Amino acid sequence: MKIDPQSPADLSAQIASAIRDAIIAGELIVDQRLPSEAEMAEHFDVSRPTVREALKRLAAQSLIRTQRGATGGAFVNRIRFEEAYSQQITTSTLLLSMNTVSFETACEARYALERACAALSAKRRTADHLATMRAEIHRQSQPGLTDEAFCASDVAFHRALVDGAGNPVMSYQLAGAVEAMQPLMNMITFTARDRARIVQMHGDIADAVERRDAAGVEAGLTALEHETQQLALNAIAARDAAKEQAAR
Amino acid sequence: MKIDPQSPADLSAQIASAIRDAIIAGELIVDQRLPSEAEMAEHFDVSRPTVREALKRLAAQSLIRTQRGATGGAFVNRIRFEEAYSQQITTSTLLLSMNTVSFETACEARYALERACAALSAKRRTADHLATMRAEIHRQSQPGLTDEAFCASDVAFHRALVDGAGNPVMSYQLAGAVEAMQPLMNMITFTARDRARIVQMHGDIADAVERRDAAGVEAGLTALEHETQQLALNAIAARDAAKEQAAR
DNA sequence: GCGTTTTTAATGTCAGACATTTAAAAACGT
DNA sequence: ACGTTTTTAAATGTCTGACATTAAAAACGC
Repeated sequence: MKIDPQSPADLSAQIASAIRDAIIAGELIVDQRLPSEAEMAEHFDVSRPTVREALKRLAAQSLIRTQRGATGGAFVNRIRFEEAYSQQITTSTLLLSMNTVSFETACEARYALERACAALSAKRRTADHLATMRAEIHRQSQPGLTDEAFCASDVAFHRALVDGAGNPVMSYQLAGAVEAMQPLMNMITFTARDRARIVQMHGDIADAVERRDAAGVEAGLTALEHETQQLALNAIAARDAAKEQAAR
Repeated sequence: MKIDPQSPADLSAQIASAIRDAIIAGELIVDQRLPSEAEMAEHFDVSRPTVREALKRLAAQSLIRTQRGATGGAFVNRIRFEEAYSQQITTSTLLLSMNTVSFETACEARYALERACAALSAKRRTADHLATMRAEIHRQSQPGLTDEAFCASDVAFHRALVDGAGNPVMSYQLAGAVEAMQPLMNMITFTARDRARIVQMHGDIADAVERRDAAGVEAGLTALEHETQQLALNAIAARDAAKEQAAR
């Protein structure tokens, strides 16, 4: 592992890259201890703070973990799905909020991917998944629920559907798509009638999942996608109207 | 923004979290300049190196970028899809290689998600996407191609298919699923007959995409999934047989 | 008014020190 | 000899202060 002191790039970034590449290439295996900061500083011919900055970069990506004490140091981290989830959600959320991705595009992607889980979820869902879906539907029909709580329950419902597929890789991929939409969904004001329609659709989907009817789940998701797109259009129209009113 | 000096967590991690939360909450908007390192050090009552470690963590996630010089500093970064791609690929690759996810599970997820793009891609693909797919098919049929090059071309083919859907969010989500599989695919040795079959299937998919036949694309992907699963089973069997041979 | 030079404010890097944590080694008492 | 306590050592975490480098703005000269 070598770095180029003449490169315009930060030394800490170069060191981080070198270590990252070694981990990805499998030269450093899980739970293996990296050399101490002092040793690395000597190896790369930089100071300890520079090495530390590099290590912090890797820690931010959950590639390593550090431990203090006599037998401490930096260790290659076995990245878990849960850690990866939260990173993916952070990134996806920012992508959606910063990149002027239209609600329409995000919504289309979300439901298309979710439909990809439909067949597997219909086949493999356990009683637990179904119970979670029913419980969230029940929560959504409670009056007096805030819009945020309604959206959160919506996310929980969809996660149960996705998890029902019994494929952790799909759950990981979908977590970003579903949860990142939440801030966008929160801009929508749900009337009582909107909620009733959504609860009805969720019920239809749960029914289809219960009788292991893949086509029914897909159809239900498609209907829900149209409903969501329509609500978003109304919300945007209402917002624009309010803006115009304010401009007078 | 406050931190707790008594907390067992690293100060730099706490500071990074505080800034990250502010960015996600929209309190800091894109291209806004953060206070200088010295100012932040004073604000949080820590030293400059500690602040720097926090900033490096955020830089590793592409949440901020730094600029040197008189008008320099740390700025909230508009995260681009390309940066997010590479991060997602890194994370996905490590997840697959470290978490004892079976080839079967990863492959199932990949093709399920890819089928989610089929209908959209059949509808929206441009001549460019189709040309890329044809070009990659042609490359794959060249004799003397290494297995790595064959896999790389395979990835390029599938990316063209996914990009054909014209939905950047889906392209982003799928990049991880497709590219992260490459190291796993590279463990397979493709015989000439295997390659011929795959090229044939790619041709079928491209044909379906050309005539905008969504069901045809889905069927082609399903066939390809079965073929891939079968090849992997053979590869694993061959490996295990070799192991047993060596054990004697 | 334009090109050049100087200033300045910021990040990037270094050196050395001390604080804190943790586990292992050593010392100790029974 | 064994179990407990104390000491020690090695590592990360943090601080201070300094200097190097960069790039834009200000000052200057023509």
